[in-house]
Order: sequence, then C-alpha cells, then structure tokens
Amino acid sequence: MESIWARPEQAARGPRPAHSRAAVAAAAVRLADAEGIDAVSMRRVAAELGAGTTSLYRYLSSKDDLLDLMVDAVLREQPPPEPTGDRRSDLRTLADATRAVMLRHPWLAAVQASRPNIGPGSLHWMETWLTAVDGLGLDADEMLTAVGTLQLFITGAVLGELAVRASGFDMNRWMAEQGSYGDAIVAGDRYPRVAHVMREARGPHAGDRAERTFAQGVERILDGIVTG
Amino acid sequence: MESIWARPEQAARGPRPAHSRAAVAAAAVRLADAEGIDAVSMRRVAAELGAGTTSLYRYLSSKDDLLDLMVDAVLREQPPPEPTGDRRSDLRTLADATRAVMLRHPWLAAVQASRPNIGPGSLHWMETWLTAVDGLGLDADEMLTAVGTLQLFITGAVLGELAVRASGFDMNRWMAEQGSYGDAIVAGDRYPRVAHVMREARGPHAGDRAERTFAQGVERILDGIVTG
DNA sequence: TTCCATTGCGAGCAGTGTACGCAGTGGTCT
DNA sequence: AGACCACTGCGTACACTGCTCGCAATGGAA
Repeated sequence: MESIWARPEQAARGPRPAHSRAAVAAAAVRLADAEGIDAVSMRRVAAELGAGTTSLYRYLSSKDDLLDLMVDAVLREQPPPEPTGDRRSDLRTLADATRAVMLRHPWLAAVQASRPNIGPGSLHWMETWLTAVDGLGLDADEMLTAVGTLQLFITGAVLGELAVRASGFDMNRWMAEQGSYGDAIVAGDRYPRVAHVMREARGPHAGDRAERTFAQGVERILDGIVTG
Repeated sequence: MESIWARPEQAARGPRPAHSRAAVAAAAVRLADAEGIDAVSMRRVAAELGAGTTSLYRYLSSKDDLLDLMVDAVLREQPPPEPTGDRRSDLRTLADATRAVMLRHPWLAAVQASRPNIGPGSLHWMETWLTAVDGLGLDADEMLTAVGTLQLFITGAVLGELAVRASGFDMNRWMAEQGSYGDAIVAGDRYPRVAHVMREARGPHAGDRAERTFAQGVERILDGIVTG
C-alpha cells in the first residue's frame, strides 16, 4: 500500500538489524544479473544474503518493494551523465546511457516498464532528463511529454532487443527450427512482403539492426523535440 | 523447444479431442481480460474450459505456448486496418489500431514485449505494416528499422500508460500517500525541475497526457520516416 | 533494572508449472 | 470382424513460489 520510500529504514528501539535495505537490494541485483529476474525469489535472495527467508520481510513488506529497491540500486550505482548544455547532444547521451544500463541489467527494462519507480535514483535521472530539455521553450507539460516519448521509445527498443537476444534469435536457425511452417511463410504468397524482408534479413549485418533501429529512432524523436 | 506453430493440431489416430487450441486460447484470453494476466494459470484456464488441469498439455506443451496462442488469438480477432495507399495516414492508423488492441487487452503489450510472436495473426499485422512503408524508397533493412521503431515506441508508450493506469496513478493522491517523502521532493531543492514539473502536472488536463505523448511521438517518428 | 518494541526465523498455507502413469477410445490394418 | 496401439482426458505428485503467524531473543528507553 504505502510506498517503501515513505517508510523509515531504521527503528528507534530493539536489536540492531543484521542487514540493510541496500544489502538486500544488492543481493537481489547480483542474483538477477547472474541468473535472470526469474531467479529472484525471496528464498534465493535470503540465501544469497545469508539470512532466513522470512527475515527479508523485516526490511521490506513485499516482493514489489524488493523490485523497487533493485531498480533504484542500479540507477544509483550508474548515475546519469552530466549535462553539458548542448541539449541535443545531452539527450542523445542520456538515451545511450539509459540503454546501456538496461543492457547491463537485462531485467531492468521489464521491471521499470511494469511499475513506476520514484526512488532517489530514478529522481536523479529524471532531474537530469528535465535539465536536458530545459530552455527549449517548452512548458512543464511539453517537457514531460518530450522526456516521456524518449523514455518510452528506449524502453520499447531495449525490451525488443533483449527479447530477440534472449531467444537466441537467429533468422537462419529459426527458419530451420520452424521447418515447414517457416518455409511456408517464405515460399508462400500469403505474406509476400514479410517473406521478402525475411529473405533479405538473413544477411550478415542483421546483428547490427537493434543498434541502428535505436539510434535512428532517437534521432527521429530528437528531430521533433529540438527544433533548430 | 519447437515452436507451437510448427506442430500440427490434429492427430491422425485416437479419440477426438474434446477441445481445441483455439478454445484453450479463447478461455485464457477471457480470463486475462477479466482478471489480468496473473489470473491465467493452467488450473484456472482448464476450469474455465471445463477440462482437467493437465488435459491442457494435450493441446500445448508449455505455458509459453499458451501465451503465444493468446497473442495470436487477439491479433486474429482484431485484424489490422486495410491500407489506403496514403502511407503517412496508413501508418498513423496502424499505430492507433495497435494501441487500441493493447488497451483493450491490457496484458497484450507486456506479453508481446517479452517474447517475439510469429503466429498467423502477428504475420498478418506485420504484412500490413510492411505494406504501409512499401514504396517509400526504403530497402528491406530500412523497412524493418522503420516499422520496428514505430512498434517499439507503441509498445513502450502503452506499457507506460497501463502501468500508470494500473497503479491508479493520480498525482494528488500519490502526493498524499507519500506523505513526507512526497513533500520533501516537491518542497526541497534537491530535484528542482522534478518538483516544478510535479506541481504543474497536478493540473486537470493531466489525464490526457498519455494520449498526447503517444500521438506526438508517432508524428515525430513519422516525420523521420515519411520524407515529403 | 524493568519493559517492550523490534529482531531473526522455522513452520506452514495456498498457490504455481508440469512430469508421470493409467484407463479408455476409436481409426487403421490384417 | 477383430486386434492393435496411438492417442485421449486426467488424478496424483513434486518442487517451487510469495507470504502470514507465532515465538524466543535482543537491547535502547524509562
């Protein structure tokens, strides 16, 4: 119910806690980085921390709280690049940095997409984003829209990139796995344009597509935001 | 391992199946629409279908298969709008239609983002997308990049919109819940720009932001794709 | 020194995905 | 027609999940 950021960490009385929110978050992040977000269960995190399973509930009140802490932990560890004043360049740098954090912690994009986070780490990033669009002649509302557009595109792009990467997606391997189904798509005339693109996409430079889609998408959006 | 689309539905011998893949998918979609994707468990779906729990595994080989079928079911039920030939208009219409399906089935965006789907329904949509960017002078690679940019933006935007909606996000209510933490953000000088935007965003027109962010984002991306 | 809020945590509950094995069914072949 | 056996539905069971409850131990405040 009540956000974890509104509750104090330290209690006034009683025995000293053996751990801390930060330590719990760090253990969870370590686990998620190494074995994926699905490996992050309360039992596994507790084990990683060297604590009893239900002891975690002394530091947070639900697994959702744990996810909030994880997101904030990585955003604090990797703070946003300092703005230089060149707005277009700053926004591009922020976009690249965001993508980099999300690729470094492959669970981050999905977790962030599914729940708004408003911890100190997120706020610092948000402050930097807003700084980068400040002075462009936008009112508060337009600033939010501009930053929102960029962030949403980044999230979508990285999610797609990771999904493809996670499934070990390789057009040639995939075609072989699909067998007759894949052949039917490429050979049949039911989806002629899909078939055409699939044949072309088998080329060797297919691996760079995610990178280029991202860069070009950011530029297109910047075109619309930074006029001049 | 092997995609469900590559396996035949009907067996040559033996008793007639009491259900079908389509019926299983329909039951799951009904459940997800009514109670959210978390309500979609094999037991619940089987109950909805009037079958034994593990009977489902006669129709699909894992829950992932079920998710694939669900995505394809709604994309078949709601096929893409026919292209008119006006490429910019067609792309805008496709973007709106995609957003509409995702809002109608709030679980769709998340499921689609986390796993590439290549069922007949997805392929029909993809074919239509490619049709809309055909004749713009793009090669196969650039077409994929253009469509990808749009789709990723749409996914990200809807995910954000749904996350905000799901948490019943209301800036005023939220501020009250956060108590001192929220006050500290808005009153303090640690995040001045965030504080400023938060104060402005409390206005009455805040509800339209998602819609406007989406529409503007699409236009910006179209600016970059449809030159002239 | 007493008090009691707070701690760590074992036991247990309701839920999950799915492997396995069994009885029954009904097309295919002799 | 009769036998075969691939296929069906599905009950049972297992290892896992998030989380509640209750209890003994701790240590700052009174």
